[in-house]
Amino acid sequence: MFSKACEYGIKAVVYIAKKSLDNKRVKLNEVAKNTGSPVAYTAKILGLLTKENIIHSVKGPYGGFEIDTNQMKNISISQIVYAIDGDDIYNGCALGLSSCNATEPCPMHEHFVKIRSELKHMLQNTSIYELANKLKSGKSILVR
Amino acid sequence: MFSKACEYGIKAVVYIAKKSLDNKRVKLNEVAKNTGSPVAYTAKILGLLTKENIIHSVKGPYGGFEIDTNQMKNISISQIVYAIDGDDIYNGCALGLSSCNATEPCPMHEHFVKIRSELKHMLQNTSIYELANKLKSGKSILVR
DNA sequence: AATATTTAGGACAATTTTATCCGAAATAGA
DNA sequence: TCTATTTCGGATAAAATTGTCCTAAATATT
Repeated sequence: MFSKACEYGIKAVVYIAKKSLDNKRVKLNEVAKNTGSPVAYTAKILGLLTKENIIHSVKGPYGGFEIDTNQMKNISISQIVYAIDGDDIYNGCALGLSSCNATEPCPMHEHFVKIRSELKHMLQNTSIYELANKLKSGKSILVR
Repeated sequence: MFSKACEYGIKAVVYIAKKSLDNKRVKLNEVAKNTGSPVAYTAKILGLLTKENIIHSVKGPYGGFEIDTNQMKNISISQIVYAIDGDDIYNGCALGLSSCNATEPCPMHEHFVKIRSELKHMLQNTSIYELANKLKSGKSILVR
């Protein structure tokens, strides 16, 4: 469904968000360890997410990554997916047709748009804040 | 969502099904051309689908691929996806956790199972027969 | 200013997926 | 039986994704 990069990205953001709720800035190594992701690859992804202003980074000693707690409720999973995987999941044809729409649909179009709009809706309405709190309260895990 | 191989596979099966409804057996080259897929790669996929008994093949002159018209209503898209992409789309965790379930869920689990069960349901309840007819009647296309 | 820490970013490597090529096996027709 | 046709299957190649490594840049502390 999502690329590995995107899975790592979502987990990293949720972990950083959880720590930010406790006013803790986290370092790359800690993120990688607590999300079960390869360190250097995670660095790449965090770099991208920083550039996209989804997370904030601070260099040097006592530096690391953090997310503004006020902004957190307004950041959706959809934004992370879009930043990393692009909009294929929202607009791409199930069968890979370069253009597929209601007037010239692939055979699955009708069935597919329904599922996809629900997926889109879900991703847009799920905030980082919600997921971070699930993690904080022990209701969910990031690594296994 | 699906791999390229899977997209090619679904399109190929739908095309073969449509021709089978007209009692026409189709050759590899015709399948590839009419689905906009690379010939040799399509051959690989058709080989797999033949082994899985989703389609039937005949070697030699006047040979090609076909699908039993009686069986066609009982073949779902889900079977093709499973044969080519495996069951990741049905059972894999959205964030890639090796085991993720209601008792030890990833933060997205709850939201994700809902979407996924609808996807699963859709794939299981969409038959090759239905899609082949959409194509035959000109209501849909396979290449663009 | 010097040092230690930490992110940033580019080059490179490994793996997986996608795609091609070619000869073998099967089979219909002459 | 010979030939042409067509799928089958293994080897190989190309491209994309995933992953590593190393140096530069920034910055807090001393």
